[in-house]
Amino acid sequence: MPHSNTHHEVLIVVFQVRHFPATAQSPRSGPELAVLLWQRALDPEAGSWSLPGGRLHDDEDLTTSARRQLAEKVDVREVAHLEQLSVFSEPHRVPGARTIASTYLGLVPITSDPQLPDDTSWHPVSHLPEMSFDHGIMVENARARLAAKLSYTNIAYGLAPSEFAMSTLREIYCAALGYQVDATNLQRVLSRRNVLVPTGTTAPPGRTGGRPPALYRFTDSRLRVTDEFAALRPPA
Amino acid sequence: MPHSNTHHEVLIVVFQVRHFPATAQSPRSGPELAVLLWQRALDPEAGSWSLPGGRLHDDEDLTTSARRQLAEKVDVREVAHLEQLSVFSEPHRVPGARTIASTYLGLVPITSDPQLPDDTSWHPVSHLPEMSFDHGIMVENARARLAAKLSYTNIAYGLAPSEFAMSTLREIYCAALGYQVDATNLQRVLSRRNVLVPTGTTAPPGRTGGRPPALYRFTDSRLRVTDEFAALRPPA
DNA sequence: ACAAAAGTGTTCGTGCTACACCCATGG
DNA sequence: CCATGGGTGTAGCACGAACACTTTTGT
Repeated sequence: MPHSNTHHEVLIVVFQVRHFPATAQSPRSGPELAVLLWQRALDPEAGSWSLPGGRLHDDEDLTTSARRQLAEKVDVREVAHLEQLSVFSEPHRVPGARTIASTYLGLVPITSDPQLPDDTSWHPVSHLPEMSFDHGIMVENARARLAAKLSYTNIAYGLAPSEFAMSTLREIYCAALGYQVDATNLQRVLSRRNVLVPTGTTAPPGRTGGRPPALYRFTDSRLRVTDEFAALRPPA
Repeated sequence: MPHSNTHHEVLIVVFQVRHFPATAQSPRSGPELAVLLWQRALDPEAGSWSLPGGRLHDDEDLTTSARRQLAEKVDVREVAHLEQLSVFSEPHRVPGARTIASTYLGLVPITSDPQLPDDTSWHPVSHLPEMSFDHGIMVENARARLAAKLSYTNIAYGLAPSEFAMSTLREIYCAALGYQVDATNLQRVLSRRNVLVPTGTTAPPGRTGGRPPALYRFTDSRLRVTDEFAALRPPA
């Protein structure tokens, strides 16, 4: 009897780079990578924080389901990138009926600030609250995937505004990678790979003066691998 | 009514580098990457070739299920590496009850030659037969993943014998990548990354003479990322 | 001695980092 | 005219590709 009553859910790790008020632990060093979570009102694990998501419907595939579930939390148009991550299938990963979870990575540009339901909020990934079930591992997996892809794809388009100064993009990379990135080299690497193009326009300088920054735009707004071969390239 | 009668299956793309007899299309240029397939005797799509796999049981996770399903086709001990690929969830991807497929990548070392059931055989990925349902896409996805990981991980341990000469490893890389790889540079790249270590022993030379090759071994027999950052490395 | 296979050394190019220096704006 | 932030130029390095040359075996 291979099958009785197994459910399938989609869980989405939605990331955005956001500014958080300075605290004792995070002494004000720019914006941070944040994940969208909602707090469980009911048992099991009432009070703990969960990833957005829910049951897969009969007439939808996983990606469609992920978009539908997100629509209940944030305006779907704000999600600039969505991709499949791994599946969690341990038979007793959650109490009750067996539920297989397919996880997704979702990215929201730094410029949008969607309305959220009362039980939902953004949390810096560096200080996650108590997480439900295996959701903490899922966030960590997603963060690792994002960091890896930042170095060999154009995935940052999902976190960046449509037009931006290099200093803004630098902040996004620093927040997502967790270490300092040099804006000069960032510009050169991404330009060489044709990930970035200058718009030809500039933004007004800040209050305190300074040269007005040139604005850039991502060449594509779909995922593209920009450095396929770390080694063992095919012969020319 | 989100749920009625959805099934979940595991499908495994098992690769091995194998020698095939020379044909008109493949004029004898060394071993090729091959995939394990079985031929459907019954409708739907009788006669077409399918990936090994089947229903997920209630008390097993996906990886356990994949190993169990493979045990019916090949001796499980022969599978040196197994990792999750993506999920195929289109509601009508197969006729009948809805079935979600989780795909896996499996690797078998070049030295093993497992007994196969009558309906099952190895096929060069360069000349796939008519494939069932969406299984052709799954093979192509798996091939792309393997090729990518060969360049930044030690995944080749799954295709190589426990000890081997560099010329053998070169053949494996050539077959899996589909282009010529230089044995000299392969040795240097993998040594620098501490993927390979010399055993200190040599193998006897071939019939026609030649210097006896030094033997090597993979440092780890579990997947390890060996070149994490294509660019944007963290500062020293 | 010669062919065949393996291993070593050297050169070259390229892509990334780091850092110094130059430019444009507000006060 | 100076502080501030942005952009450019350049030197150095690390890695990998290509290829010539040397070593070790069998016939």
